[in-house]
Amino acid sequence: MEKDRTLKEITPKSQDYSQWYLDVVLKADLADYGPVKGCMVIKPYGYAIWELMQREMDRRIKETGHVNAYFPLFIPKSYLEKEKEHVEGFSPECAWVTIGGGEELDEPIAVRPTSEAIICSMYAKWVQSWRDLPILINQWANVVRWEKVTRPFLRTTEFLWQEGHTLHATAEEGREETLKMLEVYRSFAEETLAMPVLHGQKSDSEKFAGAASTFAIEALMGDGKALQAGTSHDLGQHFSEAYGIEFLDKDQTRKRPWSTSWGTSTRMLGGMVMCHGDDSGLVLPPRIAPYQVVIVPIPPRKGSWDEAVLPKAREVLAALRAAGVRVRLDDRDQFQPGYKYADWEMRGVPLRLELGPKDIEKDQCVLVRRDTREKLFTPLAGLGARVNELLEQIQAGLLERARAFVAGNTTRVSSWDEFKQVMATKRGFILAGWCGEAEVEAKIKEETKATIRVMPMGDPQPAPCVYTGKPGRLVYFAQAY
RNA sequence: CGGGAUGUAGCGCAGCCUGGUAGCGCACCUGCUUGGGGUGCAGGUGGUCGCCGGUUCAAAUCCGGCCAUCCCGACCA
Repeated sequence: MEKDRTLKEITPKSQDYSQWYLDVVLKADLADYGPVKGCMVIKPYGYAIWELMQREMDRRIKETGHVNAYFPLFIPKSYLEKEKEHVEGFSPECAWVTIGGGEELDEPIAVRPTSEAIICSMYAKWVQSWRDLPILINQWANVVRWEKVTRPFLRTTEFLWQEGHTLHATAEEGREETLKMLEVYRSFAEETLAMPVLHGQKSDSEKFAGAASTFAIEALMGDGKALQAGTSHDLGQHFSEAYGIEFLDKDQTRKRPWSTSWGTSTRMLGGMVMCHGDDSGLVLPPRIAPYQVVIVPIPPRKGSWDEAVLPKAREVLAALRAAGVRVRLDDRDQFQPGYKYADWEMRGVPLRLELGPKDIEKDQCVLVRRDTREKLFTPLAGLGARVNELLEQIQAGLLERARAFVAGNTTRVSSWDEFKQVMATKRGFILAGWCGEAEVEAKIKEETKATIRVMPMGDPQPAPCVYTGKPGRLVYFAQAY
């Protein structure tokens, strides 16, 4: 539309949601395209956010009794082939290494699309006795999946993630672990990213290749499509059978352990961007904002900016640091204040602190909230405590706002016409009955693009199938990313 | 892989119909200016016009082929 769009202007969110998303990712300095299709460069600002997410997720994973380790990037073809469903699910999207050191390899090596195969093979050597269980290992790694359609963060050829792989003596323990990690993901999404999610079990058609059952958290994006933000799989004994993992139990019989795996990736970062961002760019929840506060000093009309304002700004910087706030002083004198406002808004910094000669006279500063754009004239005395209080309010406010959006875009429908109507207009989550047949699920997808995102936890709520009218249970539908 | 569109400076685009010195905005560089919401002015750097071939005195422009990207399908935990 507009010819003279500058680099920093962002497509309105309501006008073209996917273009808006790409604008934010590229212009807010999160990422750039690499030379290989679908391979993304995560730039320093994006990586700083990822590191904060990582730190918090890692804390939660360790708090639930897990430890970190690292397994190889390369997986021999024969290892991958041991679990039939697993290889069928992943083989088409594997990158294969067939030449090494200039010579054709005897056996192709896959670049890991996920690490069940290599990790279970190692576990087979490590486990002998019930005393070796449980094994509760997590790894932070990169994986490669050769996707046909890619989008920065949401679906990339290579991505960063954590994947947990556990072994347990009993089915109950395995199931308990699966649900425990689902809860870790749910609470991380809501408490750290301020991103509300549905959680529940996947239908068979959406299950992980080789799993007994898959659980997931699903977030709702601004265009009414759902994003799977984390999965936790109860693998049953499928993998311990396939990889020959056995242990001698207390009752002196040989048994197969039960295994689980669970993962979250850089996709969560993309989800967070879509969840909170607005027409000015990113809006970061304070807990994962690399800078929670940016100080923009205002130069005096006449005289030296160094003498009048900067020393005070440095004092404020030190005070906020001492209060545990991640803060940056933007003292670049080649940019004007207005430019800096727009710049940091685009990068989603939760609070901007303006400090000029007028403020210094009154011993105050101006705080501006990124989420509400509210201006707050704040005394410099007790600033650290006030800022921390505001950051918590912003964190809570973002979650509340996002919850209201999900609530307003979740529709309980009882007729097929209504279902189609909702999918044709506002989309979002649809709560409707389903008879449990995969064929019906496929038909619904064919006609509306909606798939079952999750079956809610707890006892199934009976409801007639929205498509066939047969007896069924309530499940959540949505069009997926 | 099927349907549609687009490839011209780092980004966004005009020029093509009607062939004749490759342009504009942003970004970038220099200088001054300005500074509480993207300052203003002046000067400047940067492009084998996606690739290959054809027509022509002459091709960004016309013709043919190829390649790439995007959208809609298909495919995809």
